[in-house]
Amino acid sequence: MSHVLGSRPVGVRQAQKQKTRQALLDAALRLLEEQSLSSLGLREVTRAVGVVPTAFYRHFRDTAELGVALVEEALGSLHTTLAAMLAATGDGEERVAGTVQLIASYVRAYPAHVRFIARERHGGVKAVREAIGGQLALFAREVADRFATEPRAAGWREEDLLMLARTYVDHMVMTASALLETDDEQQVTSTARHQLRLIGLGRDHWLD
Amino acid sequence: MSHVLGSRPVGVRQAQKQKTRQALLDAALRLLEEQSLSSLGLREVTRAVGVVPTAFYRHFRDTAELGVALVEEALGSLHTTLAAMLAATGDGEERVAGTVQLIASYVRAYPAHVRFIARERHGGVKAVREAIGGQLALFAREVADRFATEPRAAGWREEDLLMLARTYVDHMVMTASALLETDDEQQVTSTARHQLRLIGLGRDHWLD
DNA sequence: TGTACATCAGTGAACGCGCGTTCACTGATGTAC
DNA sequence: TGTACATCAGTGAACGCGCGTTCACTGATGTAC
Repeated sequence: MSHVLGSRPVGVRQAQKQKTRQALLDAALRLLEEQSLSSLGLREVTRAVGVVPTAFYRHFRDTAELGVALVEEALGSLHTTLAAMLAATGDGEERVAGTVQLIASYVRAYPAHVRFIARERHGGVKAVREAIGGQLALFAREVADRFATEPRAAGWREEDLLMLARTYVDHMVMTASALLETDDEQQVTSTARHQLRLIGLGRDHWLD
Repeated sequence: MSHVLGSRPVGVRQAQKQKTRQALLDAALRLLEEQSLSSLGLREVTRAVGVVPTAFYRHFRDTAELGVALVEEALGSLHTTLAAMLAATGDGEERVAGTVQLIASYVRAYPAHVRFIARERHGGVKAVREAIGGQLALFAREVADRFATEPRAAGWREEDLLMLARTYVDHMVMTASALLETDDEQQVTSTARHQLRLIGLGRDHWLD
């Protein structure tokens, strides 16, 4: 009998299973850089990992279920970054620049995750689209709640704060995927900064 | 010998070929409502049309080439709508509402085209991503050029006008795909109107 | 601690199926005279 | 206008291949006593 303090793997067997599962997720994410989830084959993934095709079923019912797990992995790792980004969000020039830099470094750190989210947000697999949409709605809620605590939000209607938050979240996703596709990072970050400034100005005069 | 005034089909044979080609495009567009281009099969498409698989090669090298043709079809039909939308773009409440209504009616008129563009904009087929990106960049240019002729643009830098135009184009695409996915059209159009108002306010104070 | 049994992650063979692509073809349409 | 030949959109058979899924299995890990 083993007593491990860590919560997840309660034994050697479970630990090994987790490891294989993670290897499947990693391999899938890599393969998805050049194709969509709806054309990802179960055999491709297991081949890349080096296990037999049927081993796949010990972890996921099908590739759609694996996709949903990838959404959680990708947007879970974003929650921590989001907190930092929120602390920096504002419309002072240097805060705007800081926000865009945070987005850029997130894209550099997790390019495959970002690509996956951008690609499957409107992709061909319904369960995955819904998982992403749900997560992004949660992000917007978080941002709106944060805004509500700030003095600048005085006089704002609840639903307008949520609209504003959605605008920021959408802008973040758009900028992230633009960074992935461009070979001119300066141009994209510059546009992103100007767009944030535009939104910030609108925000300042919302109650006029 | 036949003398037809219309420019495209110069004979019965060419006309029939065009008809088959269009049938392939239509069938593909329908099939792509439930999957991505990278998983669309050539046999699926020909089966839906009722021709033999090899007939496909008379029109397209592969499904990626068909995808590029679909981009032209989808965004070609948008150019006319865009002109109307530009005439209505502004930040007066009723102009904003008019713009959003134009987007909504475009989505109702061509839902499959809109879905295709949203899905493949970041999809798994490079040639198609590039075709869509190129078309959207062209739209942004058109919008920027139009803005440049308006008195409101006085004092704006060329590149800031392009940034503004890009913001409007991105917002249009985002709203269109949100309309496709929601079952609460009122909520989406309301958010879109508020976002346009936000952008309009930022625009008004850009030079402050 | 040692033993006997249960669990279950990963194996390996087998299946039927639809895929993309090749090739030689057919017959209606187009062209030359 | 009529005839003889060329073109070429769509046909139909055939191919090798990788797919998802089934099933009975093995052997290391876990559990009970």
